[in-house]
Amino acid sequence: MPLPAPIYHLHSPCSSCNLAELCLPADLSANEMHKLDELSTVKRSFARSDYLYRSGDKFRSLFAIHSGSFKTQILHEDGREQVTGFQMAGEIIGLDAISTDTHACDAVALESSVVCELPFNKLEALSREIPLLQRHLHKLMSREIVRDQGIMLLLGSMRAEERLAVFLLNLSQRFATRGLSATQFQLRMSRQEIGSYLGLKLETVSRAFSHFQSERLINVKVRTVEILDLAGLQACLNNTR
Amino acid sequence: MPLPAPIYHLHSPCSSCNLAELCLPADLSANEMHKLDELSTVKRSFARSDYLYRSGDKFRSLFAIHSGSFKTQILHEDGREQVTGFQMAGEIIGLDAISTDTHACDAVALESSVVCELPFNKLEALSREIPLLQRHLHKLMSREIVRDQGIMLLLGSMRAEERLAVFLLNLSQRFATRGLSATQFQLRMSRQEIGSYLGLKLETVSRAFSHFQSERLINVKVRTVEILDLAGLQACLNNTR
DNA sequence: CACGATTTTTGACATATATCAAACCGCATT
DNA sequence: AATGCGGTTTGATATATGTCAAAAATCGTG
Repeated sequence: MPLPAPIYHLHSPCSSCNLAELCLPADLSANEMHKLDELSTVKRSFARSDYLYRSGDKFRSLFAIHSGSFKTQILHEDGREQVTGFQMAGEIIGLDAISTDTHACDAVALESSVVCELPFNKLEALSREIPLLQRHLHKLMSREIVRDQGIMLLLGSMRAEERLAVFLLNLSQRFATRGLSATQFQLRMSRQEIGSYLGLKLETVSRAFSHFQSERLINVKVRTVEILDLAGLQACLNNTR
Repeated sequence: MPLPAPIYHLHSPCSSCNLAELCLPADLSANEMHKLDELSTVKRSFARSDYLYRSGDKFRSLFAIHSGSFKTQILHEDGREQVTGFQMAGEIIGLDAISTDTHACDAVALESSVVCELPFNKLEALSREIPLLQRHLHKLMSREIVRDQGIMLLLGSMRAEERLAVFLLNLSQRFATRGLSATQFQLRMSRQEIGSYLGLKLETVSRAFSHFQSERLINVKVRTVEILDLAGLQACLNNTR
């Protein structure tokens, strides 16, 4: 099994990062921002299908995704696998590992990606000094809890097409937040990975895509998606079972 | 709709609480413990089906369950509902509200219950002073993330009986942690609530209970459960679909 | 203790999604 | 340009769980 082949880059401070508004609290003073620069140490590059960390790895750092994207997945001993999330630039990954000082899932690059390593003990020390940072960290973790509970709702009570609609709308919204098109994008994950995330088999995902296309809600050609009718997709969700 | 009818009790310090080992970090110094007593203010009592908080309520405090139990649930606008968890004594509830300063779900008492209110701004201030408390709070939130991701695995890839087995084993383990029987207990929630939590209809839950009983894995009479074969229940999980 | 209301169990049947299989397509490599 | 391979689409069929309904058990209340 090939090891991830990280490429180490020079130190690059948060204060000059164009993603700071996604990663960091607003309203930091210049002084606080300066302190924060102690934190960001190195960037690491990953190729598609490299592991950022594996379940069982010792926890030392959170990671901020600087570019590219990842999936996180749990592997159950009996071979079952569940993709628990897809993460993109500006998102923080690794929060699940704090609870036991051990990573609880795998994080795998979906494409060439760069991450910033955030040593967690430094982050805790800084957040004792900078209340805004403390609050930000708490919000980050809480947001992850809310997100996961939203997926529980999806998995527990939505039908296949509703799940896919939620998935596409969520992607759309996140691309828009990053200044990208909300209606045209490339999927970085396979049908199988989408299916695992949504609790469906890949064939069901594929059929749902085809059906949305036949309804003129989207154009989809393998991994290229164009949303033709955002409101129409949203309307899928209101048709209770 | 009847409002919750809280009964206010006298201040009672964490330092003298018999649940402290569940709620609080180990290894606090006497001095730190003393500081912590600033935190716990009042206890409130709730009757069955009272709301501890509702989705949309302003967030001010986390709550430590002192006795009794609660369910948390999300209500989707279209009427769909998802139970996101069942909480019992010693567990902390309300972490999802930090992200937006607004409660993201309802918390409803499943029986007569008492909770300790933990004002969050005080908790943050204290955790800046007491690193062990800071770390504890982080672990608490991270544990919630891991728990939720476990439920995603359950909802995304397990069959009905596997889900119920996981549910029963989890309850069993939590009762045992509290010094109660791991094999005999009362369910505090209805079949409908279990079903919502597990992504199943109540009839399916009922059938799974009946099947486990016919297999001599459990005895179940409505809400009274006796686990006859813990290992057998665990074995349910290894039968991959 | 009896009553009605609610919850649970059980059965018969319906259906959404899984499973199995084959064809198709796009991409990378030669 | 041809080849091979993994990913995707589509079809036919199977099955787990949902739906609807009725009976049974339980609970709360007068």
